[in-house]
Amino acid sequence: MDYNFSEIEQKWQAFWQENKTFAAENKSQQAKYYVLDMFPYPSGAGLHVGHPLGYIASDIYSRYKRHLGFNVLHPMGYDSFGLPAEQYAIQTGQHPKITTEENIATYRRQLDQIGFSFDWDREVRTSSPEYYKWTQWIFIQLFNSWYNKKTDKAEDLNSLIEHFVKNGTANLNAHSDSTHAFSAADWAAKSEKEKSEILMDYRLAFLADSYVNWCPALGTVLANDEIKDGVSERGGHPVEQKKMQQWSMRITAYADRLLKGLDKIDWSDAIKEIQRNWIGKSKGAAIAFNTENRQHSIEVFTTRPDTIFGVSFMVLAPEHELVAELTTKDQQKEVEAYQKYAASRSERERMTEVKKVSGAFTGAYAIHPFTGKKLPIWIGDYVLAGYGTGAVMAVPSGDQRDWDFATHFNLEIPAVIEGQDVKEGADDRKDGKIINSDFLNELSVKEAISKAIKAIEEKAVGKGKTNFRLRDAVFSRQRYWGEPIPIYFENGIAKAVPEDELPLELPEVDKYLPTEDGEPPLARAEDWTYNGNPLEASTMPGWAGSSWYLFRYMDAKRENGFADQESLDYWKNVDLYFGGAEHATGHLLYSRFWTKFLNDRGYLTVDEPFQKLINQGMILAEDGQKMSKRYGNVVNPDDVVAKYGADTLRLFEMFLGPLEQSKPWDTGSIEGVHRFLRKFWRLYHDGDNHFKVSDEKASSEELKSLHKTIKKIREDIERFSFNTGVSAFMICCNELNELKCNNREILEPLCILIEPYAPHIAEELWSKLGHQDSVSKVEFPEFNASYLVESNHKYPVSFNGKMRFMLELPIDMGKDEIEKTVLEHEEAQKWLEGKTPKKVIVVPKKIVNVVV
RNA sequence: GCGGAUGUGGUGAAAUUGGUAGACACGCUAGACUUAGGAUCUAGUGCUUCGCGGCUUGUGGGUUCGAGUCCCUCCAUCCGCACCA
Repeated sequence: MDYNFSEIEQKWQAFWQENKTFAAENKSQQAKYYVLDMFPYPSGAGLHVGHPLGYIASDIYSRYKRHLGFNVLHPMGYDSFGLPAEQYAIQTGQHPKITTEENIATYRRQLDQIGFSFDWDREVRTSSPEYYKWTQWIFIQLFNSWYNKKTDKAEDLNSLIEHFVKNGTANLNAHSDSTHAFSAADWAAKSEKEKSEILMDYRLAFLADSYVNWCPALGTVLANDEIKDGVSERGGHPVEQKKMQQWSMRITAYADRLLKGLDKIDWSDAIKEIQRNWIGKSKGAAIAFNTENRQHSIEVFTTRPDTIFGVSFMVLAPEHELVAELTTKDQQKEVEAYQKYAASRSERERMTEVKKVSGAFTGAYAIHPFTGKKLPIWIGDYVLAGYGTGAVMAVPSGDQRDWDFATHFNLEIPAVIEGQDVKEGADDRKDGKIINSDFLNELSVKEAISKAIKAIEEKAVGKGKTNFRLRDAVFSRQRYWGEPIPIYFENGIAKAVPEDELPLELPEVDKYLPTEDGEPPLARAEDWTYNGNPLEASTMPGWAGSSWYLFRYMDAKRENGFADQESLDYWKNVDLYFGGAEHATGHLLYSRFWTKFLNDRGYLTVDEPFQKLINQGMILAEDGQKMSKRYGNVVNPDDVVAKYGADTLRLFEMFLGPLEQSKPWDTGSIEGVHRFLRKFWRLYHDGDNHFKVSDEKASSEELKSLHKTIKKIREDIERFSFNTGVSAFMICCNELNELKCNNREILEPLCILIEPYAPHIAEELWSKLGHQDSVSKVEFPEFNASYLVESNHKYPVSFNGKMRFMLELPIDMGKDEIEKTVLEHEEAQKWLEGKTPKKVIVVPKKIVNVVV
C-alpha cells in the first residue's frame, strides 16, 4: 500500500501521548482560548459515526487556534452518572461503577484512534467521588443561599437570618413562593423547627411538597425538560402528576437574568428562542375580581389589561380551590360531574382534544371592578390549574378560546377594539382604537395597557405583573447511580453535611431497587446515617454534574477547591462550545443558572458559561433514520478507521455538509475523500513509496494555488464552514498535481494548513521534511495577496447610477489605480464622450461609480 | 395556533459583500491501460434543441443596470413550544 494510514496514525497518536503535545498551561502569558465539547454519556453501545462530528469540528478549531498562538484548553471527560448503567445493574447485579468503567475504556479507545488533540490530563468523570465532592459542595452553597431581589443576587442565608432577627420580614424583598409576614419579636419566639421551615421557603435548594412528574415505570420523578409529549424522554413511559416532598432548585429566581443574559452571548437565534419560550416571560397585570357576595376574590393574570371592559365572564380551572365554595346548590351536581369528567381525562387526551369546548356554570357571579356588572363564573378545563392563578377573565372578543367558550355556552361577546367582528371570531389585534371602554376609549392599545394598569392600581384591585412559564426544577431522583444529596435530618430538620466531610460517597447496596416501603435505593444501605441521623436517600439528577464541569477542567485535580482562583480567572469561561441542540431547555439552561449563582457568591468572575455555541447536526443513517442500535443501522467509526484511516474519517465527516445541518451518512462519497489523501500522498512519493521532494523554487502558478488555499482555509475555519475547507484542499491538490509540483516551498505551509483537518498525514510529511517537533506547534501560514495578482476581480462600472459595463481588474489594485484604469478604458471613453467626470466613487471590490 | 430554521442538478452540496449559478465530491456515460477491475488515468455530464438559441435556484409578485442572495405573498419539509390567559 502506498499511503499506509494505519501505520502513520498509530505512530503519531503515540507521539502525541508521549510528548503531551496538547497539554494546556494554566499559567501563561499567551491569550487563552477554551474550546469545549459536550461530554458524552458513556453508553454500552460505544460511539457511532454521528458522535465524533462535533468533536472533529472542535478539534479543527482548537488546532487552528494553537497555530495562531493561543493557549488552547481543549479537554474531554464523561457524564458518567445515568440511567442505563443503573438499569443494567438491576438486570444483572453488576455494579454501575464497573459497567461505567468498561464503557469509558471503550469510548477512550474509540476517541484515541480518531486523533483528537484533547488534554487528557484534565479528564473528568461526574461519577468519581473526587468530582462529585464538588457537585455536592455546590449543592450545599445553594442550600445555604437565598435570593435577594433588592441586590438582584443570591446571598448567604446568614444575611437573611440577620434580617429576620433585626426586622422580621419588614422591608424584605426575597424570591419565595410563600409570603411570610412576622416581626423580629415573632422570629425570636419561633422554635428551631419553625425557623427552619420558614428558611426552607427561601433557600435556593429547598425541600417542598409539590406536584411533580412521577414516572411509575422508571420509579422516579422527572423534570419538565425530561418529558416530551406527555411521556418520559427516556423510554417513552407515561408520566402522572403526584404530590410529593422533593428537593427543588429555585431557578425561577434567575428567570429574568437568564433571559437578559441571552443578549450578550453568541448562540443561534433558534436556541435563544427555545430558551426564551421556555422561560416564557409575559407582562401584564394581576387583577382580583370580587365575588358578588364579597366573600371571595378571584385573582387572574392577563397580558391585555386594555381589554378589561371586554370581560363578560370568568373561568376557573376545574381543580381551582374556590370552586367548591363558590358553587351554588342548584349547580353543585353539574359542577361536580364536570370536575369528575375533567379529572378523568389524561394529559394526553387533553392535548389531543384541544379544540373540544367543555365547562360548567358555578351559579356564582363576580363583579367587574369598573362597571360593577355581574360576571358569571364558569369552570372549564381549557384553563390550566398549573399556570398563572388557575383562573382567567374571559375576553371573548380578543381571545379565541374565550370566544369558542362564549359561543358554545351562549355568553356575551362585547367588542372593545375598533374593527373587531365579534360574530366571526376572536380578534386580538394590537393596532385599533379602544371602544366601549369608558376612560380607555379612543386610546391605542399600547396607551390603554398602561392606563388600565394605572387605574387598576389606583383602585387597589390589582397591579402590573410579570409572569413566567419557567418552573422551579425538581432536583430529587429516586435512583442509585447519581450523586447522593449531602443532607441529613436531625429531629426532622434538614441539615447539610459539613463541607470538610465531603464527598458523601455512594453506599453499597444489595439491590439497585427501591425498598419495600418505596424508599429510594440508597435507603437499602446498611447504615445510611450521619451521626445517627438519617441521610437523604434520593440522589441528584443527571444535569447536576454537567452544570459546572466546564470549570473543573480548568484545574481538574484540585483537592481543596473546585478549581483554584488563578486558573478560574485565567480561563474565565468557554469561548466556543459544541453540542447538540437537544439540550436547549435542560443542560444549557441549568448550567447558565449555576454559573450565575456561583458568580453571585463570588466564586466566579463570569456569569455566562458558554460564550459561543455551535449546534452540530445529527448524522443520520443512510436510510435517513436516526442511527440507533434499535434499528440496526449504526455505522461504527472503528470500521471506517480500519478501512480508510482516521484522517479520511475526519475529512469525510466535515465534507458531508454544513456542520449545523443534519445529514445522512453516505458511504459512497467517502471514497472521494480517501482518493484525495492518496493523491496528495503520491504527489510527494515515487513509485516505490519513497519520499520525494524537490528544492526548486516555487513557480508563481504554484504560489498562487497555495495562497488561494491559505486564504480560503483561514476564512472557512473562522466561519465554521469546514465542508468547503475540505473542497479547498482538493482543488489545491488537483492544481498542484496538474503542475507536477512537489517542492518543499509549497509542501511546508501545506502541512501546517492541513494539520487541523488531517493531523496524522500532516505530521508524517512534516517529519519527512526533516522537522523534529510537531507541526501543530508551528505558526499558521500568512496569506499574501500579491501572489494572487493575476486573478482578477469583476468591477461593475456605472455612470450616474446606471451600470454600463463590467471590468476585470487585479485583486490587489489600489483605489487610485482603479479610478485611473477605469477612466482610461475605451468603454468609459465612449460613455464620457470627452466630458470630464465630476466624481468617481470606488467602493473596493464592489462597484465603480462615475458621476458625470 | 405561536416561534425558529430550511427549500439550488440524478445525489451531498458551493456561491464570502447584490455581480459569469451549480465550485468540490458522489453517481452516470464513453474511452485508455488491463486476463480481470470495486485499481488508475482521460474526456463528457443542470434542462431543452440536430444546431443557433431558449430556459433554470419551491410558487407568484416587487426593488435594482443586475437577485439564489434584499422586500412582500403563498406552498412544502423539519425543529421547538402549545388551551400559557
